[in-house]
Amino acid sequence: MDNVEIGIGEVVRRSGVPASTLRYYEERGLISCVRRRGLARVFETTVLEQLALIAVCRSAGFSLDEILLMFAPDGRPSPNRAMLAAKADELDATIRRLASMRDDLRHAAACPAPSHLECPSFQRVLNAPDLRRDGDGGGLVGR
Amino acid sequence: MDNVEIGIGEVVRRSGVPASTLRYYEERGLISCVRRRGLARVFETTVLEQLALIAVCRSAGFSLDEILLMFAPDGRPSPNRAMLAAKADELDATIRRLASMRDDLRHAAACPAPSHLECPSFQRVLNAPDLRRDGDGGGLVGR
DNA sequence: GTCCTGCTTCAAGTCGGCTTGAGGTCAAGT
DNA sequence: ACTTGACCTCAAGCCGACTTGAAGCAGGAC
Repeated sequence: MDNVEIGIGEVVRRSGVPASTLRYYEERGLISCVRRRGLARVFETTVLEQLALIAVCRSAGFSLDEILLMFAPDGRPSPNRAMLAAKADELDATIRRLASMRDDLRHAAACPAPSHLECPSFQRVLNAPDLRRDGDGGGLVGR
Repeated sequence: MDNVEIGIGEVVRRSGVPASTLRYYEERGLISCVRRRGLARVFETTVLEQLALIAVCRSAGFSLDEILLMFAPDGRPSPNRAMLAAKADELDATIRRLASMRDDLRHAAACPAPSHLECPSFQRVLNAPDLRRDGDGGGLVGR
């Protein structure tokens, strides 16, 4: 296998993830190095895929803790298929909310009403109970 | 008009937004009270719609600053139709990313591969350049 | 032998969006 | 007169995800 060992500098170069972040991820248990050469971390190239996975999940709004739960330590077997499915459902709900938001924004951009608040379509949105109540339940996404 | 004046307690009761948040929003220029009765803020009921608008936008991932820019102070006329359209496009891109993420999650939940990292479909995601590069450009959403 | 480079640790700082707490004001009720 | 309750201000704290900075080690080039 071409599963070479690489130093942190190489990981940074090939993943674009800063060393400080790599150390932080390691501390959080998201990645780990095979061993140390002196003090210096030595990684396997598989860490690059793990990092890509983390990046994808982050960009979909999952927290580091959630990622940790979804994909067992170092992206492995995972007893979490149910959880993945649940997360997919969550995403689905989010997507629907965002889609309606997008439509409303487009409408607002085109609508000639003097104030967005007076536009009938916005009134509709604002009165939609599923957005007014939760405060967070929607479980959105974060940077 | 039934545009009654109400106290902060009433706003809290009817919007569900805590007083501390209302004061914070006022400080940030997102809402404002018509006047003071002594020290106490007096709001118009329209603030309730403004708050609903803010809630919707927040739940779609916009920051308070963005909301401020999109809907001029107190949700008014706004010279920002172009910006609203731009935001809609942003949302559209986000939605597409989330949708593909959702599909991948569903696949991962069903896929029998021992490690998600070994699953061919995940390999595909991880190698998709548009997710690996940006680090943030996607401009996702936040709680 | 000492300088540079690349790595290390650990503590503290940053940012957004609030919340919390101490201490103060003010009108109404008893 | 005094307490209660609703409101106020201002400063500080919190969380997640990092970044930054100071201070140190390890190995090679000169």
